[in-house]
Amino acid sequence: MRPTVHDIAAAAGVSLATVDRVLNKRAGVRKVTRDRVEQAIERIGYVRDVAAANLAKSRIYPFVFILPSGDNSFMRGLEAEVHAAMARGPLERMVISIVKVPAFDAEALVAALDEVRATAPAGVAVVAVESPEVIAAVNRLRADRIPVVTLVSDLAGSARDHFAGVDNVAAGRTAASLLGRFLGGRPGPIAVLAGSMLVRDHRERLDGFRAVMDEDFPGHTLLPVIEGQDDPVLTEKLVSEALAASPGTVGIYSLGAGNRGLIAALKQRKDAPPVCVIAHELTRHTRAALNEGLIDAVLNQDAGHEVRSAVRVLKAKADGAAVIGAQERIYIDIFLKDNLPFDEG
Amino acid sequence: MRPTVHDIAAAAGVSLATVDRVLNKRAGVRKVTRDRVEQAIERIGYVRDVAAANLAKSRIYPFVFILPSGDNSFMRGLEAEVHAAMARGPLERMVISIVKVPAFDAEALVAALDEVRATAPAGVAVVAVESPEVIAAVNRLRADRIPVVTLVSDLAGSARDHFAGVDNVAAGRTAASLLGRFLGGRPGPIAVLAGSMLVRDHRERLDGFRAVMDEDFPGHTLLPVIEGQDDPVLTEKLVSEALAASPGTVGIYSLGAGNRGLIAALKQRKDAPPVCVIAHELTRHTRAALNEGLIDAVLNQDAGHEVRSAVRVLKAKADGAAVIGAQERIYIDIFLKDNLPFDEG
DNA sequence: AATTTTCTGATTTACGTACCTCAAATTTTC
DNA sequence: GAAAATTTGAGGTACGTAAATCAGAAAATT
Repeated sequence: MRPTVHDIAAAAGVSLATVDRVLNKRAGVRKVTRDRVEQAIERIGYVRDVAAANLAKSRIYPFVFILPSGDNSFMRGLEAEVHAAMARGPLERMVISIVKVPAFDAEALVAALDEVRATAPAGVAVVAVESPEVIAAVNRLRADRIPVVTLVSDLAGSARDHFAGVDNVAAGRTAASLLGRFLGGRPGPIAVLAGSMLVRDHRERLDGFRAVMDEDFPGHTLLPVIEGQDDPVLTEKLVSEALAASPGTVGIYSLGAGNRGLIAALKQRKDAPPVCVIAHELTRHTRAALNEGLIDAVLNQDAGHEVRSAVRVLKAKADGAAVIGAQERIYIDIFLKDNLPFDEG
Repeated sequence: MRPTVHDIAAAAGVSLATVDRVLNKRAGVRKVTRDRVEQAIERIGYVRDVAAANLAKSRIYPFVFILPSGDNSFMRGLEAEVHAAMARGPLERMVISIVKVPAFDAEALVAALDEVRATAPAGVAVVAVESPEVIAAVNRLRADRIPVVTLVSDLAGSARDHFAGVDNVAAGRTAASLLGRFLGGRPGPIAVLAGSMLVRDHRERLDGFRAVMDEDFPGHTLLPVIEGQDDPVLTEKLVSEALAASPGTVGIYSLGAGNRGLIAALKQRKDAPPVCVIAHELTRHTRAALNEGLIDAVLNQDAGHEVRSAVRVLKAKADGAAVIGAQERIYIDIFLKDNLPFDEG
């Protein structure tokens, strides 16, 4: 049988009350006694029964997810995953709530963070927008000992506890590598389509992409980055114009959302010479385009994994427990039409 | 506050004992009363507090992992992950043990399964070898209501509860798609290297690979499959011979283990024309080969994910709880030298 | 040495569920 | 309608930990 607090008391020759004081870092224990108890804990290999502890505390964990609003497919999927986590929450004594803020709006995000802070949650997950004010707001949360996890887009220079998202530089590098090899030496310029350079994930993808293109495939020139603001209509227009302006374009890297616009633009030029396309995020639209051959590969971050990881990490941090590093690393999924997972609605 | 058993009792107008009888499916409750209680449960939205229930039961979960012995890197990594899970086990009242059986040996596996069955564990995870006897042995476990999860290699036709592994047909298809596109029309035969056709995962990968090659890249002929038995020495010899016999070979698909032998063979022919190589399983050796450019892409199944998934599913099945489908789907990771994760020893 | 302060022990209650016993009420059977 | 069988109620103990109280012991201060 696993050792219990009683066993610690017996092993250390102290009372249960003292063990409790040590375990829960309560005051009123001399250093020598505390050491004796800690040695006993070590010696008999005690590990606190978290379930029993939480039961006794009748503790609940209020977690808040701060997500961008807007109608981008990926973010909608992310929100659905948070809702799924909400539904499972009670099983683990967690209560998850969602706060929405306009996309790419640092000021609104800061306001939301401060508002959330006032409710003293057990943890916060946030899709970050990069700005010094946001960093400061996150640091205020941390100063209140509230665990913070950045989700999808990281916040460098902040005191966030963890980033639940993919390595976006690697994603960009991978996109370049795939695109370069799929082109197999066919010369011509390459277009890059982004949402906004205000979010770190997009910038990092571009950096990674540029690095590998320059290094391994110097024959291709990169056209100026198209910023579509993750807006399908704007994107379609800009892409069509760009392709018309550079008719020899052989490849496109779409590193943000707004793929609906890209796909629409591609469909309009059916008879033109083929263009190799690498896009991000597997949605209904990119999946269809992949199957039709309009898109050659999709790099995806699994929103479900990210949300579940964020929840696990928040819980662990709130409990002061350890996180399993390897479990919380989110890999970039590469989908070709040959390894698409079955759709589940 | 969450409703408790007391609330059910009050809502249904029965005693706590009756609620308990209904909840734990004990005999001695009239149908009408049972219905009343179940309706009350539904109405007030009661969910059993699993932590408290397990505490009360002081239940522990003895799980057994049956793994192949031998010195194949992937299986060693898998075993290490099981050990990691063992170490974390006590936190969730799980006791995990490992049973090793010779690789590719159906008879030994059946013996092991029956021996394990005699110990009445709360769940069994097994790397399956396909044979009717193994299926029967697994079904005996299931007949004893012991949850069974197949790990890495599935067992079609058996009553196993779940398969914790990747879609190997998709893996083979993906390999073909990548290889075909990386070759970019360069003609020539393609060699396939397998471990043994006795395990389902290898056969499925080959099937998927063949299908896409035939369909999308009919220009390439497939050389006869080399069966290296996951043995580095044998593999090196066979691969060298095959390459010497077909000097025009442009691609190699290594769908099993034994990559050390393959890499050794590739190194020996440094000056020969380049061969595009797709291999399976990211190990120290394949990682190095990827970085050196000897291998072009590695398809990987994350052993850590598989083990953790198997554990979660076994626990859920033992508890009679639901599993989160999307969480338990194991994706194939595609690694190029550009998206290699940091090594952690 | 007396007093104050700090530390420690003993004991109790609570968390939500499981499981047991025994008696009482109800239903079924003849 | 009585006896038998079944169903229900009431109450308790247990699981391992948290948190509290209060008394007593030890240490520090005067």
